[in-house]
Amino acid sequence: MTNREVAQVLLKIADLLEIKDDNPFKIRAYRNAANTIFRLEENINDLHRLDRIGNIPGVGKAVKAKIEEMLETGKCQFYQRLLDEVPEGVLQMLSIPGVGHKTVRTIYDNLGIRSLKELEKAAKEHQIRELPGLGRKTEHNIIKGLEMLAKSAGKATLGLSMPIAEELKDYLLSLDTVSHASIVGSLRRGKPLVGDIDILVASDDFPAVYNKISSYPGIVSIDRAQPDCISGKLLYNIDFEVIVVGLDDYYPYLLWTTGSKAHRQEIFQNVDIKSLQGLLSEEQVYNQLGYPFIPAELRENTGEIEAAKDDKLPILIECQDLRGDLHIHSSWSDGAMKIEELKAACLELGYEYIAVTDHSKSLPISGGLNEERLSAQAKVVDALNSESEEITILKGIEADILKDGQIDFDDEVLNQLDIVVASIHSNFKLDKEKQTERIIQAIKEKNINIIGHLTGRLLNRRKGYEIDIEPILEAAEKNRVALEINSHPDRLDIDAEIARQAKEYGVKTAINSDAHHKADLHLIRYGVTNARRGWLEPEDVINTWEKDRLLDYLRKK
DNA sequence: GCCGTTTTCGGCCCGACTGTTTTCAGTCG
Repeated sequence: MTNREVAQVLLKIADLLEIKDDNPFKIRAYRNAANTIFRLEENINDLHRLDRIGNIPGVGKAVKAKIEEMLETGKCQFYQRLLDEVPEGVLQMLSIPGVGHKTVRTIYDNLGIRSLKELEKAAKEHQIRELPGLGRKTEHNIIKGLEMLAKSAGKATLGLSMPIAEELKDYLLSLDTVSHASIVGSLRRGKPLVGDIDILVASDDFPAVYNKISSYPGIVSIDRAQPDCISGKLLYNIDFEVIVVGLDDYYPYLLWTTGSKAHRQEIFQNVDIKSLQGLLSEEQVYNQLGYPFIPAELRENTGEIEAAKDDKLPILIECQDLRGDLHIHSSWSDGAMKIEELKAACLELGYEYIAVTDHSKSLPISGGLNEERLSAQAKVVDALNSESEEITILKGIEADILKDGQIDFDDEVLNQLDIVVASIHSNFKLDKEKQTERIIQAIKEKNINIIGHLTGRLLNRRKGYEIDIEPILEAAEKNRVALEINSHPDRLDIDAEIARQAKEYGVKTAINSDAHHKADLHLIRYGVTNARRGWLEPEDVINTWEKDRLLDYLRKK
């Protein structure tokens, strides 16, 4: 089992214990262990071989025994026993927004419902509103939540599917008879949610490719095998398709399979793909078709073909353009690492500056900073900055935007900081007008530099709050406030569409990791992908700028 | 269930909002 799989089982154990109303601290212990393992740099199987599972922070005797059992047998009896008591379908009910373990318990105990399908039926038959403590609103909320889940059913985030796809691609490339391999489809275009993993390989030896895939440890099943295509399921129930072509066909098919369908139809109009055989790069294929190379992230037929014809394609931002990360949490709030550890990790990434932006006092659960702790933290940052000049740590905060658009710190406090990210963490359900007004109010605040995760969406879990984007962009432009592209794969907020709109309005963006652990810093690659899908160039993104220019921008108002 | 110790038990992340109630339980960040 992989680190991720072990972590997943521990998380499910925590959920099951919660539904059983077990000791909350025990539940948290399982979640803590899961999070640590999820972010572990070492392979957990290697640790097991060295008998070092017990050294993992948060893993004591009980969890250690369960992990070892999983690694040795692939199973966990404790988990299986819990599943006998609370079926998987009941566990899935927890993913409905607003439905927690108590509600799940009430539904399961009173109606004996064991699956989402049965739940939908019961809700539509108005059985939910009759249950103790539940009512019409909860019933409505369940129906809406189930609709949302159905929509994203079977779709995996970029952050989950990309590493799995990269591993499979590299595995295939290790075969002598495979000369080229590439991730294709919506994953290569960088869509935040993908239905499957598609990989194109060049090989004349289909049986060898088939054998190689069937012995891949990450394969759950192979459902179909034709002379040019093998498909089935990978870990986490993700569908995969490996498309096999001869070397001569590789580059035309790279274009064809990367899509999107609309882009492909436009590009390949009246062209027989066989006439493109033998070309040696994707660029050559595009050129042959009369276009310059079009980056994969743009291939959605949303203007890129016209832009290509007019030679007006953007020079898209790349990871190496980033000079820093402007939204990072440390152990001063809910981050896992000390500022000096984060500094060291960011130095390794080659950053010139970073901003420590811990939560503020309105978020007490995260250990949010009050005025005193903020000023104590500033002293620590000053000391670290005076130690070396290789990297500059900016003093910042992720302040809360209160219900009325006010910020939860006074101007004199915010004035002391180099950078202020302002985010919403409460009152998600304000109506569109009030929510929009609230954000605009925050944008107008003197010391605000960046609005964090503007829409609050959580992919596969929660829609963003209701906002009217145009007046927000107008206000941001007028007040020199940047919008964050939050790189966490569950967020990717703002999305590519808004990013592109922001650019049209002259609004700058900041691509941030929102890291809570040094292992999260690399998630910024997904933010860059998202920015590329939004047609952004380095100039549009303030953390590609040189330090002095950035500081000047942040000082402003 | 984990951790740490003035070592084997006591502490561990809290407060606001929502929907159900009619004073509070449940959910969320």
